[in-house]
Amino acid sequence: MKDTKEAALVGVKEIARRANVSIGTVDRVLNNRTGVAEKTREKVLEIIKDLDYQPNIMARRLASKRLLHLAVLIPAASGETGYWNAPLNGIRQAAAAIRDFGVTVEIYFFDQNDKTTFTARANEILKKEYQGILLAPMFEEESLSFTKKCRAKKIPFVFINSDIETAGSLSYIGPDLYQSGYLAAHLISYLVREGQQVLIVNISREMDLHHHLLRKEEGFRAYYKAHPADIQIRKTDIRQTDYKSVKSKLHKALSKTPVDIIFVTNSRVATVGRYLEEAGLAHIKLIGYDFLAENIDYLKKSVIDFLICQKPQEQGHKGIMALYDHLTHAAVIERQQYMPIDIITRENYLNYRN
Amino acid sequence: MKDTKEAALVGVKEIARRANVSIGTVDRVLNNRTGVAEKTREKVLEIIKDLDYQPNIMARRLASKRLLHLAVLIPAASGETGYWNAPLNGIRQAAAAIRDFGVTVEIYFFDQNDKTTFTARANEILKKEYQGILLAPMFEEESLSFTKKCRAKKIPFVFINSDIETAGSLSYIGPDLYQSGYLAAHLISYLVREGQQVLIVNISREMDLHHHLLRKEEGFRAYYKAHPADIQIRKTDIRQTDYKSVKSKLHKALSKTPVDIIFVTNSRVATVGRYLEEAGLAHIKLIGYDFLAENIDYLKKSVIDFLICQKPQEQGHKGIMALYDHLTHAAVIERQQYMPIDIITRENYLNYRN
DNA sequence: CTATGTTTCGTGTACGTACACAAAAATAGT
DNA sequence: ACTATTTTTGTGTACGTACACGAAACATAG
Repeated sequence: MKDTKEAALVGVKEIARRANVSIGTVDRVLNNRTGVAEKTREKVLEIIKDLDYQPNIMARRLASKRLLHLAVLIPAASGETGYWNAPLNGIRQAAAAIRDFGVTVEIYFFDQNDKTTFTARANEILKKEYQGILLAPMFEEESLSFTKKCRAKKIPFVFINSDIETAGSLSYIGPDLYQSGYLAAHLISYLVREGQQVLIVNISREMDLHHHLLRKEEGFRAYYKAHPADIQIRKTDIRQTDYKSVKSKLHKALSKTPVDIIFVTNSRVATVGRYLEEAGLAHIKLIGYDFLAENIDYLKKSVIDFLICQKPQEQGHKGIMALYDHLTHAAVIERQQYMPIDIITRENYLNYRN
Repeated sequence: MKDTKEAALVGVKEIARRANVSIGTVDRVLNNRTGVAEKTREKVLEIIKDLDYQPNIMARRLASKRLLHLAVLIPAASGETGYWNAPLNGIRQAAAAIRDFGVTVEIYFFDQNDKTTFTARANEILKKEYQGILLAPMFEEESLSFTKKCRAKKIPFVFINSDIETAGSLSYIGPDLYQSGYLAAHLISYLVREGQQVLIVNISREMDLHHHLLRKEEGFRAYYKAHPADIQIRKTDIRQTDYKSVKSKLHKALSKTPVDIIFVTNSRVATVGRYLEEAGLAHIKLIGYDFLAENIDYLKKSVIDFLICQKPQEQGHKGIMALYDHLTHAAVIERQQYMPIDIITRENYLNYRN
């Protein structure tokens, strides 16, 4: 019982020989260039099909000096959160993988807290002639303005991390926010006992990022609508991301009524973890987002119970590859590519890969 | 703020020019062939380092007619469980990806329930001249005998799915059994209440596969040794894998004393799920292994609560790639590559990828 | 100093495809 | 029938590397 797959290792030469034409003609047929008699074209095409000919990508790239230039527009990894390092790594990795195929990838960083930098970088990109763009459309209005210009110039673009469905992107690659909130609720349903208190915590400065979090909250609440339970759900919004602000806000929220479980809707969960630890409240169950070093610390210490993570690195990787496949093989790309929703605990984080 | 990485697009020609030698000499240095004066070699090497020269894989493969033949020895996907389809897919995928790089992959299937077929296929492989072998060493004795011959012939081999540490494999790529059992115990600790009953179920026919399951059980018990809890843990071994046998065995086990949670140590969890459903015992929590269609069915129906999965497809993929990287780039391969331990629920299975 | 061997180096061709240019064939115009 | 023009086809060179072969440089012995 063996599984052989003899790939016919023939090239244009063999095709030319069988068709009694020169390789030049075969080449014209293959790349459907003009200047081939209809009869000849048909004969060649038939032989190509007969032989199940697959052009040699190596030789093709070697001989073709056509280059593909891609641009990337993402937030710079800030000191406050290193989240964007992960997608960046994925992007770099993909870029390295297709470098030999004649693809260049240039990365532009904007400041997550400053919309004007987004627009500035976007304009720089438009000035140069890129054939494809990968971007994180954090700011809705600015992103729409930018992508509109891209569409006018017929430059395909791919969204990562967050989506704007109406923008006409080639694809969206990123988390399924609603579903991940739903999952969080399910996990919590296992942690919680009757009559206990759940606190949802949104920590975010920029208003635009906020709807990102709200979407998760929606999913979260939808779960309990579908599975009614005898628990109390409260929530608190924290608009200052520094530790002191978070601390005082949390203190206030927790002193009002006791809380048994906290659900942090983004990667800032470590900040909450720090507070719980310092306040001697580590018995409060904690669940949040993203495989960041600081979060893993608290996971190890059993302050955080679960982390939900959606392969940020792979998002970057897939984003670049989607553009590449589209632009070179004219491949059909799925409009929405949701990443897996990974559950990380202190038992499996060691084996986790972004 | 831009991130440019101008990969010097220079080749041997440029190196030759700068070093005042011919490309032939550069070639000799690059492939450290003999016949180049020490002084010249040093000069060329320095320029190579200076330019951070990266050979063009395309051109290299095109010019080199050297082929790489790999063999794969894995169980055939049986009717009883389609598990091995997943690794097979990964293997095929990897094979397709490196086909253009001059790699052929031939797959040999053996019968999981018949050791002699393993040996027979293994001997076929040894007759041909493969440069690398990927195998699932299901049967310890037979595998050791086979790999000993491989070592004698200096053929590197990689294990997937299960490991034999003493065999001298290039790498092991597969699950961390102990740790996944440990994780299962942790998950169950969230599901269980004080004083409840947990039942461990091992379903397996072949004795050799059994230690596979025992390893998970070890991890499971280790968790409760580290985190003592007021629960009862019992276990039952089922040596007949058909539904009727499982059913009667389970019936007996459950009638003795009530059970609140069942942990099935392999992918046969659907069989248990079917029984629980039919017996009207769906309230019993159920946790088991592997992303198989039949398991997902019961996950959807809330009969199964969690599935643990270790990316079987990726195991196959990485296995082939490990051999490839080792044999072509002389890359250093990690001896043990544990796969992520993924937790699958009805909220995230849709986005899961093996 | 020649003859011979050995080490070191340069040149040419090949891999399979792309593309520019030239050659040939077919068609049109007078 | 003979250009002029267009369509169709063939040939050559290039891409960056591998490798075989032979030339040049150097060393050794007689």
